[in-house]
Amino acid sequence: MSLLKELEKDLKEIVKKAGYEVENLAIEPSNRRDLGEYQLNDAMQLARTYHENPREIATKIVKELEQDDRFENINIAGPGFINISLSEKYTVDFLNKMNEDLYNNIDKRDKKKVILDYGGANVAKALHVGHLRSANIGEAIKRLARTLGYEVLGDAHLGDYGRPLGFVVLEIQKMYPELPYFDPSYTGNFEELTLPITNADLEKIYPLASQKAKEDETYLEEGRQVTAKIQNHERGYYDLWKKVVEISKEDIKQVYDELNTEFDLWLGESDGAEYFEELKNIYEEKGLLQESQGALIIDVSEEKDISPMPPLLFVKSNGTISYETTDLATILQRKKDFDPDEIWYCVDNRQALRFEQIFRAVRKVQLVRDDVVLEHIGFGTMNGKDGKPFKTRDGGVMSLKGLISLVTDETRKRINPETVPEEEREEVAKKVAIAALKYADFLPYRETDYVFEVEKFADLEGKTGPYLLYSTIRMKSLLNKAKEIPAKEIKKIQGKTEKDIALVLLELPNVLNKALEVRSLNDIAEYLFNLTSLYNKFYAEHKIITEEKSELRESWIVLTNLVYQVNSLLLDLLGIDVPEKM
RNA sequence: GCGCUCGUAGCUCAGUUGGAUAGAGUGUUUGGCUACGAACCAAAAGGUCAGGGGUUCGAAUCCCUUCGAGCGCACCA
Repeated sequence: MSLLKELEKDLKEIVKKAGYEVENLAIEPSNRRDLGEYQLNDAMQLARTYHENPREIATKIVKELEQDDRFENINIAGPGFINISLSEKYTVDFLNKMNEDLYNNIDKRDKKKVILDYGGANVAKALHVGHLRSANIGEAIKRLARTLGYEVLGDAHLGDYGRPLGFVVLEIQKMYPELPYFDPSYTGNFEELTLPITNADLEKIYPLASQKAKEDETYLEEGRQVTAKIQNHERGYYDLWKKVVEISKEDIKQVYDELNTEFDLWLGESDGAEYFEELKNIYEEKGLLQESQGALIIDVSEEKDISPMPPLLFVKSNGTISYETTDLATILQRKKDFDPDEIWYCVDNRQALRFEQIFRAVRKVQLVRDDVVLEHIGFGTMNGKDGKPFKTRDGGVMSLKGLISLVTDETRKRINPETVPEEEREEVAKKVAIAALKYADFLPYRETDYVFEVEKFADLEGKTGPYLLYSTIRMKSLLNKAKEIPAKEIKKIQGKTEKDIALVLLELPNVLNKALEVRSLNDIAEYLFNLTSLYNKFYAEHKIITEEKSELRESWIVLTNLVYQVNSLLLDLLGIDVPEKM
C-alpha cells in the first residue's frame, strides 16, 4: 500500500475518533499554500449530515490531529477548512522509503483480464494523423493498467475486411491480370509467390480503386463479387487478399514501432468474421433478426430511450455483413479464445452510438456474461483551425509518417553535436520528435476535440515532450557525475522547493489511480511537467555536486535520483523513450 | 428536427464527484551562462470562466434558459 493511502486511512481513523464517519477521505494539496500544505474539507460536508456547526466539527478533528506528530501547523480557516502540513521527519522518512522501492508506493488493483482494442489501422491505407490518438492513448492505458496490476492484451484489430479490400484486389487484377492468383489452372503454392507490389503501391491503389467504384457501376459490381470471393475463401482471391494484408501489416507495424506502440495481438476484423455463422445462429434462435428493407436488423431500442435508437444493421441488403456485425463476431471470438473480464475500445468519440448499439446487442443474447464490462473509451477529434476534422491545405489527410518526419526535421536541428555522436543523431532526433508528438497529444483531456496544428507538435520548448526528455537526461547526467559521492538517503529537507517536490512525489499513487479511473493521460502528462519544472527550479537554485555540506549534498543527490526514477517510470508509461543524450 | 459534446487569458489547453485569491504553456516586455547540459531558470503584464436566471455557507463546476460551435442519427468501415 502506498504511503499516501496509509495516510488517508489514518486520517479517516482520526476523524472517527473525533466522532464522525467519512466515506472517502482524500487528502488534497491546498490551493492556499500560505495556510498549509494540505486541506481537509470534510468538516463542511459532515456539518450537513450531522447537523452541527462546521467550525465546531473542525475544532474537534483538529484536537485529534494535534495528537499525531506527523502533522504540524494545523489550523482552521473560513467556514471550516482544516489546513495541515507534514512534519519534516515524516517527509524525509517517506522520501527514503519511496527511494528504496518505488513500485511499492503504487497501489495495485485486483487482477483482471482486459482486452484493449486500439490503433484503428486499415489494411492498404496509410495511417494518418487521426490514428495518432488511438495509438497513443490505447498504448498508455495498456501500460498504466498493467502497472496497476491488470492483465491487458492489446489488439490491433486491423481493418482488413469488407469492400475496400475487394476493390484493392480487383484493381490488382486489372493491373496484373497475368498473376497466378487469377489463373484457375494454377496449382502451385500461393504463399511462395512474391508480389510485384509494395506497400507504397497499395496506398495508391486504394484511393484509385475507390474512386473508380464511385464513378463506374460495372466496376462497383465487379468489386462486390471479388469481395464475396474473398469472404468465401475462394482460392486465388483469398490468397491474394492474404498477401495484401501481409504487405500492409509490415508497414503498419513499422509506424507503430516508431510510436512505441506494441500490440500483443494482430488480429483483424476478418478473424472475427469467421464466427459469423455461429453468431447468426445465436441471434436467429432467439428470434431477434428482423427483415427490413431487404436487410437483416436487430432492434436495440429500449423504453427508456429519450431519442430514437436506430436498429443494428446485421446483414446489409446486398448480403454482406456490416461493421457492427464483425464487431459482435469479434466479441464472440474473444470470449472463446481469451475469456476476458473486460473489453475496452479506444476509438474516436464519433462512434459512440455504434458502440451503444453493439453493447446492447451483446446483452440481448448474453454473448458474454453480464458481468463482463464492455467499454468504449472514446476520444476527441483532431480538428483543423476551422473547427472541422483536420485536412491538409490541398484537402487531403496528413499521413502519420509525414507528420513524424516533419517534426523530426525540427528536432534534428537542435541535437547537441558535442554530446551525440553523428551516427546516433538521426535516431535521437526521431525519439525526440516522437516525444514531442506523443506528449502534445496527451495534454488535452481525452474527450476534448482539439485543434491540430503542426506548430504545436513541432514546439520544443516549454510544456513539451523535449522539455521532459532534456530535463530527465540532465538528471541522469548529474547522477553519473555524482557516482563517486556516497549518497544513500535523504537526511534533510530544508528549502521550500525541496518540500514542494516531496509533496508532489507523495501524490504519485493518486495520480495514477485517477488516470486509470477516468482513462485519460492528461493528469499524468501534467504531473510530469509539474514535477520536472519544480525539479528544474531546484536545480537552478543549488549547485548540487559541489555543495559543501555533505548532509545537503547527499540529500540532494538522492532526491535527484528519486525524481529521475519517477520521470523514467511515467515517461515509459506514456510510451515515450528517453535517449541517452540529446 | 432529435440526441451527444463543448464555449475559460491574444493563441493552444488544464481545472467540471461544488471549496478559499481561476492555472499552465506559448506569445509580448525584462533579467540570468567563466555554471552539475540555457531545449533551462526568474519576473511583469494579460480574465464579465459565452450571456441571463436559479439552487447554498460556497458555483467555471449542479439545474433552467438564450446565443454560438462541433459531432452523431441502419447498407463506408
